[in-house]
Amino acid sequence: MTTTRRVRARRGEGARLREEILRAAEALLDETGTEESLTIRAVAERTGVSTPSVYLHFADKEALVEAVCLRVWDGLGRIFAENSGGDPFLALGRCGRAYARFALDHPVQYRVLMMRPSSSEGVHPAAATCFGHMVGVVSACVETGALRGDPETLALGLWSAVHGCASLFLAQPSFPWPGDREALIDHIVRVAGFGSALHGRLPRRLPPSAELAGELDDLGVRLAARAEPPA
Amino acid sequence: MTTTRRVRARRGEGARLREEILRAAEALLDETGTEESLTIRAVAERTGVSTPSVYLHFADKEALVEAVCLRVWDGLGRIFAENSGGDPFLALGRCGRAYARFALDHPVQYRVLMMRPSSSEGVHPAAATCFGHMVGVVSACVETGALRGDPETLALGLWSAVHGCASLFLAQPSFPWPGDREALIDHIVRVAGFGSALHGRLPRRLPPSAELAGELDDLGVRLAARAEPPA
DNA sequence: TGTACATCAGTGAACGCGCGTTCACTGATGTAC
DNA sequence: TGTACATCAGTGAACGCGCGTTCACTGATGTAC
Repeated sequence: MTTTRRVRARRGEGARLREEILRAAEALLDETGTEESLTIRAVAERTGVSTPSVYLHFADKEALVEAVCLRVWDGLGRIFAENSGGDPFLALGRCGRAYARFALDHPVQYRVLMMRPSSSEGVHPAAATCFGHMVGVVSACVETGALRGDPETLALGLWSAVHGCASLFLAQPSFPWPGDREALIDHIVRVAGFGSALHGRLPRRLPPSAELAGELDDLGVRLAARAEPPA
Repeated sequence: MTTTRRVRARRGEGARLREEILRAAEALLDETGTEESLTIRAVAERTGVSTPSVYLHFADKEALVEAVCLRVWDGLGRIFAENSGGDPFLALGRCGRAYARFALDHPVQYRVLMMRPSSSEGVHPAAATCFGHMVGVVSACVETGALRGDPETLALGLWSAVHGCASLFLAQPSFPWPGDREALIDHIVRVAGFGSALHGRLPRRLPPSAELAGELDDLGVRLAARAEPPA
């Protein structure tokens, strides 16, 4: 614990403490691995400041938690910004993998963000922005013809898959997961991507599953023959 | 609040109280809609019994919560048992939809089960049984050729999709969800199912997305021509 | 058939804890004159 | 250049709360003799 004694901020620089408090909150979550450790008292101590000082910058505990969440939404938004570009369908896959990795790299933050009981007062603008990014990436796929259908619905499906994967990992750490996490993430992203691509093209009524299976087999063979050579 | 005064159990029937406590716990969750209301005190009051009486049947709070979870796992297991049978690929879809519906019908229980910080001590046997059911349904699909690949991996992918969908609904109730929940669930189940079917047949390296899109279009047309007439 | 007693189901009151939050305060820093 | 003063950043101590848990107890019920 390297709680170097804080020097009091100079006049007009009081807002600096706000930043320090937020960083302390994130550090606490990372180190303890549980959101229960996110208490006003612990955050204050970790910042090297008295408990009431937290109230100089956050109206109450909820406001502090919200501020922490905001950072995580921003982080997720960055994921999409960084992985867009190039072939949209490939970009979609990159975004999905990066999203899952982000969640697993920041398990407690992601948990606070996505698995907390509803704050009940509308969607956070940062969350809306983040979902907007998802819809954007999906829309690009629809435009090139890789996907078919309503971008919002498609985006929700993809989000479900990738969020489901991440949150299962986080919620059931003692489950006997296959050794290669990345491979499982990759599997799920591919399934969701291919499923979305296929779904928009299928009629509602399907042929018997045996015939469906046969057609899919043929498709696989044709695609393998045409596959791009390794880069 | 119809707290009819309890009659004391007769000698040897003390275990009856255990059942009553568990039912009270579930009722509490259902009514308040938040897991924070699951306190020893509240459960005791709801049962019409003094607080220490709870300790006659549960070693501590964790044991009570575990017992509640056990019930939910059992409920999920029943979902799979009830929806198996018939064409495996169709059964898979039914199971997926029923799973999501179960989660949305028992939001707090599902949250306690799946979104609580790790209890850290291995997988609950009931959870393992439940996952075994999933793998069973998937295996049947692999045997008929509807799906290809490792049943456990495929099951994890499907579980991710359907759990992701349910937990997004629960975690983000204020998100502007599309009006028709059932339709979204259906979309996600179909995407996950078709994606799984397709994924096992595709080569790792793919043709450019434009060619892929073209092939998928052709497939859709062929399948539409062969589609089963409405039942 | 009566009675002493062990057992069992359940209670009332209290313990200590950590939490969010508030209050009256301190002391350094900049500013007006 | 000196000084009184307003402002700002931050503090120490305490409040009340609900929680999980424990303790010594009560009183009905069945059983041994």
